[in-house]
This record gives sequence, structure tokens and C-alpha cells, in this order.
Amino acid sequence: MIDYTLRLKESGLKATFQRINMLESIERFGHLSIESIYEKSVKIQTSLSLATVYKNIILMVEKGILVEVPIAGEKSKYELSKNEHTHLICTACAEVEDRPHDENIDKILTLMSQERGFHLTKHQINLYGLCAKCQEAGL
Amino acid sequence: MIDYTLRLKESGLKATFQRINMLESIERFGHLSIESIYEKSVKIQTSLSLATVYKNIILMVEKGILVEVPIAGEKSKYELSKNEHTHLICTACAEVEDRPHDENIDKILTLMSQERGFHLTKHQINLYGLCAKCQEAGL
DNA sequence: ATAATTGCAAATTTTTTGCAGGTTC
DNA sequence: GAACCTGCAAAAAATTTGCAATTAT
Repeated sequence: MIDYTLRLKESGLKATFQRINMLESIERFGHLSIESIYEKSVKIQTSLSLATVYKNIILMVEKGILVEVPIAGEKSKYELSKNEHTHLICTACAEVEDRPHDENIDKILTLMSQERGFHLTKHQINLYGLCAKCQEAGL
Repeated sequence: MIDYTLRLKESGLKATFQRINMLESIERFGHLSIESIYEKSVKIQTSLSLATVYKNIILMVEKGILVEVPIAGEKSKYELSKNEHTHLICTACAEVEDRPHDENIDKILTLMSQERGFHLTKHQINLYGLCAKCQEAGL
């Protein structure tokens, strides 16, 4: 289990139970919407309020502890910051799987940006389709 | 100017002035949020209602006439369906520029999907950073 | 001790819905 | 003329805010 107390303090945020609880929920499930972060976390701490979740998502995204994953046709999900990677998003079951980046991709994208004088700081690649499970289920 | 009347009818939608007006606004500006589509279009047809814009966005995305471009930290924007392309999103001025796809990218992404038994149907690549203008402006 | 954070309730914003009247095919 | 669409107003859902009480450092 990751040391979220340290991670939060490094960012100048207090290591409250609410925040650690939220981060552990996200760690466990990989990618969660705000509503789902609340649902998972309130089971651990029943007094948790949705407003606190909203406030902390905003703060932790600002601090770079969390990353927003915007998805077409759905609400954004949030994940822990980690190496750049590609998302495989199943349009049937809404599951999101991470795949490490082929290093060639980064090179190509950097070049593509430079052609336009664009200073690339971050990128997001979303692949939409059917995951293996949903294909087997005939969807 | 594109023939939106035909495009709508092909999709089984009636070619109302509201829809054509919305599509022309999107064509003119490239990428617009729902609120902006309303703001631009209501100048042309002052009786237009926001509810109509919402209803038609949903319909036209369903029919594949429009594509949702979800963006981290912002509301989704909508664009006309066109060839797959990459978005350069300026985090300072929020402008979105389209760049044609390097064909190598498509190959790599298809391979990456196949490794996981994932059936790729669509992908979305967003590059975040500073556009040339905003860099010059010292942002 | 003190500055940050929480949870609540209320306010605001965003999106959806129902329906009478109008429009497209 | 039938089915579809619009605009309105109202409802529902999502997000933000203010503040007194509590908690982390």
C-alpha cells in the first residue's frame, strides 16, 4: 500500500482520514467517478460527505496527486498519478484498463506538437471499444 | 458550406433550422461547448432555446453527426465528425487545434489493443500544453 | 495554538423532462 | 396529416459555497 500520508504532506495538504480513504478507494478500483469515489469511501467512513469529496478532488488534482480522465459519453473518472499510459475504455461495461506507452508514441506526439510550435506538457490517449469480456458475452 | 440538410435526413432527423444553425456554428468555430453552441447560434435565431440545443446535441452525437471531445478540467466540446485526428489543447486559452494523424500511430494503437483482446472502434488523442500564441504572450 | 479541513444545509449551476403549439416531410 | 420538433417552465441532478465545529500539525 502506498504511503499517502507522505504524498499529501509533500503537497502541502493535511493527511486527513477522508483524503487517505479516497485515495485508497481509487487505488483499489483504478478509475472512479466522483460519485463512485464517494460510494466506495463512505462505506469505510460513514460520516463522509459528498461535499468533502468534491473539495478534495479539486485540491488533489491541482496538486497533481490525482489525474482527471475525461471520457466521451460519461462523467470523468479519476486515477492516481502515474506514468503516462493509454486507456482502453470499454463502451459496454465502462471499465478502464491502463496500458503502458510504447515509447515511439511519445516521440511521434512530441514531433506533431513541435510542427505547430505547440509546447506539449501532457497527453491523454483514450481507446474506445469492446473489452475481451464483453466480446465473449456477445455485446 | 456543407450540406447539413442532406446529412440530417440521411440520419433520419428532420432538417430544422435549429439543427442546421447549430451545425454551422460548430463548423465556423471548430470546437464548441454546449453553452457556446447556444451562445453562437442564438445570435442567428434569437428564439432558440437551450433545451433544444441539449436535445439536439444528444441526438446528433447518437447519429454520429457530432463527436464529443471530452477535455480535462473543462466541459466537453463538440465537433463535426471527420477523419480521426489529434487535438492540441491549449491550457491557457482553451483553444483546440486539429492535427491529422500520423498513420504510424493508428498502427501502434491497434496493436496495443490487440495485445489485450480489445476490439478498438474509436480513439481520441488529446495533447495538452501551450499554443504558439500563448507562449509568445509569455503565459 | 492556529490554520486547515470537515459536514451540513443552502445556493447555484447544469441538464433533463413534460407538454402544448408549430413545423417538416 | 402524422410524426417529429420546438420552446417554455418546471423538475431533477450535479456542483459549489458559507460557516460553525473539529482536527492535524
